[in-house]
Parts: sequence; C-alpha cells; structure tokens
Amino acid sequence: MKRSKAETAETRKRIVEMASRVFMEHGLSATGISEIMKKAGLTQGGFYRHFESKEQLIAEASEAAYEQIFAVAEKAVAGKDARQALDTIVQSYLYQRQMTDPTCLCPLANLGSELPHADDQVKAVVNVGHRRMVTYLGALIQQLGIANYMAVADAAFSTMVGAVTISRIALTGMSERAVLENAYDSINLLLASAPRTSVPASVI
Amino acid sequence: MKRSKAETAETRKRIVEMASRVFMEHGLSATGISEIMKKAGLTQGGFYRHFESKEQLIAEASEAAYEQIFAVAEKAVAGKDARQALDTIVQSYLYQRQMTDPTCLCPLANLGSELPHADDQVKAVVNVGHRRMVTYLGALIQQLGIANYMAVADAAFSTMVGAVTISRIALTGMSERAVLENAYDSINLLLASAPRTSVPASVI
DNA sequence: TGTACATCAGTGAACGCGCGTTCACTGATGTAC
DNA sequence: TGTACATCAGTGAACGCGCGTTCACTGATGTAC
Repeated sequence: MKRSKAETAETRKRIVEMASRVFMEHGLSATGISEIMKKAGLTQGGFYRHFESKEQLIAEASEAAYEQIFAVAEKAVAGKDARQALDTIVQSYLYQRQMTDPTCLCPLANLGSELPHADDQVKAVVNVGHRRMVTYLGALIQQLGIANYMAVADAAFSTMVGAVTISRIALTGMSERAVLENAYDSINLLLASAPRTSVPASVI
Repeated sequence: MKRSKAETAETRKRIVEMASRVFMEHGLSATGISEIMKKAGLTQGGFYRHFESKEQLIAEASEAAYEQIFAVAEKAVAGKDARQALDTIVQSYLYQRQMTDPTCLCPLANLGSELPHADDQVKAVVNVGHRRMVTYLGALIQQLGIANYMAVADAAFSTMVGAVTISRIALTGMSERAVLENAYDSINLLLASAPRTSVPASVI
C-alpha cells in the first residue's frame, strides 16, 4: 500500500545505505537486488518503485559511501593541525576494514576492479569522489609546506588504495597487517622527504 | 574426436592463456566459459575435458599471468644494474595497460576487488605471486643499500597496484596518465629517501 | 471539514535470459595382443 | 608390424538455477471538490 512521503524517503535511504554496505562486502555482481531488499526489510518487487536499475543503485550507493567517508573524516580531524589530521585520515583509510563496524568503506579500495565494467554514471560518481579525496589530502599536504602537494596526495592515495586492496586477499592476519603498516610508514616517509616550497606555505 | 597428447596439451595451454587475457580485461564474473572457449576456437562443451570448474581455470589463469610477468621482467632487466632494473620493472608494471598488446597484466591490479570472493585456491595462487613480486623488488632494493628493503618493496608495490587500479576507471586519458606518473615519481622519491644501512650492502 | 477518487509503495509471482555444468554422441588416438 | 578395442577430446543440445526486471494487485495516502 501507499506510504507517506517521509516514510518513502526513509525507505529509499535505508536501501541505499544497506546496498552500500553489501556491495562493499560482497562485490557488485555477486550482490543481488533481492539480497539488498531483504536486508532492508522489503521484497525485491518494491525495488523499482525507488530506482530505475541496479546500476543506478550502484551509483547512489557509491555516492553515499563517499559522503560517509567525508562526514566521518571531517569529525575525526576537528581541531587537529594539518599533520595530525593527515595522520588520522591515512590511518582511518588504511584500517577501514579493521573497524568493529566497518560503515566507512571506500568504493575504490573495495570495488576497484569491478568499477571499469560499471556504467559511466557509476564511474563519474567514483571519479568525483576520488578527486575530492585527493584534493582534501592535497590541501592538508600543502599546509606541510610540500611543493608538489597534489602529486604527493595522488600518490599517497594510490598507496592507500593498493594496500587495502591487497590486504583483503591476504590469507593470514599477519600479512594483512604488514601491508597496511608498510603503506603507512612509506606515506609518512614520503611526507617527510617530499621537497618543500622555498618559503613555508604557512608564512605566505 | 580424441586428440594426440601434444595437441591436447596445446589446447589446454591456449585456453588458459586466452582466459588470462579475457579475465583481466572483463573481470572474473563478467567472463563466461563459453566466451573463453569461443576465443580459443572451441565450443563450451569441451571445457570440462580440461578443467574441473571455472574456479580452477581462474587459478591457472592467474598463475599463468604471474609466470608471464616474471618471464618478461627477467628478459627486460637482463644486464642492467639494480637501479635500472627497478626502474624498468616499476615502469612496465605501471604502464602494463598502455602497451599496444597488453599480454603482461597483473591479477592484483586488474582483478583486485574480485579476488576476495574467489575460492581459496585462487587466493593462494595470487598470494604466492604477490610475495614473489615483493621479494623480487625487495632483492633489487636491497642492492641500493636500503635498510628496510622488504617494507619499502611492499609499499612500492601497493602504490603500483593502487595506481593501476585507479587509472582503469579514469574518464580522461589525462588523469589516467597523471595517476601513473605521480605513482612513479613518488616511488622514486621513496627509493631516494629511504634510510640506508650504515654500510652499503654492496660492500658487505 | 468531509467525501470520492487518483496515486503509488509494497507484495509476490512470473518473465526471459545467460550462466556453469552435464550428457549422449562422434571418431581419431593410443594400447593390448 | 597388424588388428581390435578402449579411451577420450571435442560437439552441441540440454539442464537447473539465479539473476534483473516486469506486472497485476492491494490498500493507505494525498488531493480535488
């Protein structure tokens, strides 16, 4: 039966959030509409009252994932200086799957190799999220006085994506932790070693 | 009809090589048995004369991919010193998808997020390949006199995997190239900045 | 405000499709004598 | 070496299954008067 507008909006939001979680955990093609709807407390038939297709849901779920990432990041870095903020974000990202309740997962790290086969709408969303992420990191890195801050941010993020991707298929908890820790250390070394602007950015 | 042993072995090899290429290009779940068999010049019915299941083919195709990577790498670095060899391998890896005939593709970079859902046999193969890759890089990095060479190799490889993964979903050729170039530069910076052993390894 | 009706969120069954896998069959190969 | 037979690589159709999507239907909501 028909539902109130508020209820409909809540249901839609619940589907997107549930989808985001399940997609990240089990992958795009391995996750069915009926599985998502069941976890949202609905039957599969109702899906198309909210979305045009599975691809549209993938796009919205990816967008929601990025929103979540930035919302959590903003909170976590509140009141911290650039160096501390960077450290917090890098660690949160690297250990995104080790949290007790992993609600803050990145599409690139968890769906990376499936995204090339998704449609352009999905790729566009992920590209925007990726650029936003690199820009966010870049702004903090700039405050460290690093000259080529965007290039450093880009490379650091590649390291983070690669490390989380690799850690997912590790067969032992030991190697899982090692790859994340090595990524963390090398990002710190990169930040410590990258050429500075002749005059510190904070002075300009 | 029955075929000679030599012919059967060749057919099997052809299927594995074709599978490796198609899996890397279109992903594991999006690639069907019939598509692979057709490209190998056979019909789908014959598949199970060679393999027990699709998962087994995935495992063998991944193994073949690593064999290919190391065979090509060995050739490419012949006669070069450690620094040149490293540079060659890093570049080959980063630009693996930009080659005119990309026959040397890495499972981690191209199938990364699908591998967690593959069976243990597949994960085991990829883990062995990954360890071998990092060990190979580590041996070269050790020759540069870098103290924590395995950790540096591990992190550098994470950067490479992440950069290739991200470059695949870039919407413009420009951003595709930028992410690979930034990864390359940061790996070089890492190699230049990493702490050395007190006595150069080459002297020991 | 009250009433009549159009709207539409949600259900559950059904659709067509392509997948991985199986199978009866063919006929050249390899083997046993 | 020659012959008879078992083996098995490859074919092409078929199987069951689960997927994304559609649909007739229900009944509470929102709207028009």
